[in-house]
Amino acid sequence: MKLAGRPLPAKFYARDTITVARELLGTLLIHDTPEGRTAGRIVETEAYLRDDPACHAARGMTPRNTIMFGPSGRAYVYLIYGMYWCFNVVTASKGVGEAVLIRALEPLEGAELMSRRRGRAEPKSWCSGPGKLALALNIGKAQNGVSLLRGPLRILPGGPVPERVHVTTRIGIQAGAELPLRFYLEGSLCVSRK
DNA sequence: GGAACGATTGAT
DNA sequence: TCAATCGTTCCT
Repeated sequence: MKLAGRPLPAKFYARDTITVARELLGTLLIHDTPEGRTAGRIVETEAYLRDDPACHAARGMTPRNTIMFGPSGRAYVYLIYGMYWCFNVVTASKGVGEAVLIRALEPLEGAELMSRRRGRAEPKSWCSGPGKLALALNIGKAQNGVSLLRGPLRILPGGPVPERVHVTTRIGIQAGAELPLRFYLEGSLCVSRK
């Protein structure tokens, strides 16, 4: 897998959030840090929409969710349960508070780093959940608001996507639980739940 | 100022 | 099934 080339352009993100969530499947998430490079193929996403009660932005702008209302193509990173970071991609037009949660990756590069950061866990579980992949790629508070169009944290186009896309309800939410807004590559061993 | 809660995870 | 753990949000 070649991890070079141009990141996905701004136009990719400035679209309907459900479309972006689907089309992010198969793309490549890369994080270069002083420790080295870690990268993986996105295999699971969830869409969060402005009129969706589970979306942080559904009840208007707050200090935490301000990034979601800004330009698309940036990272929205927040702390959940006081312990884990969740990495999202901001989508749609400026002023529209929507994003895609990246829920799972298939590890592609940086096995040694991921192994060290994830402790005792098998490779297919390094990035099989939002909190896990944030740990494996060392994504946290410092990445909130950064551009994904250039810089150390970026997303490159993937190859063709042969797998079927599976659509289900989202994981771990109460309100809006019935909405079919979770997408994953059927057959992937690295999704958070099948 | 205080309290309830959460887009999770790993151990029991 | 359950605890860990703390920033955010909302209420007083």
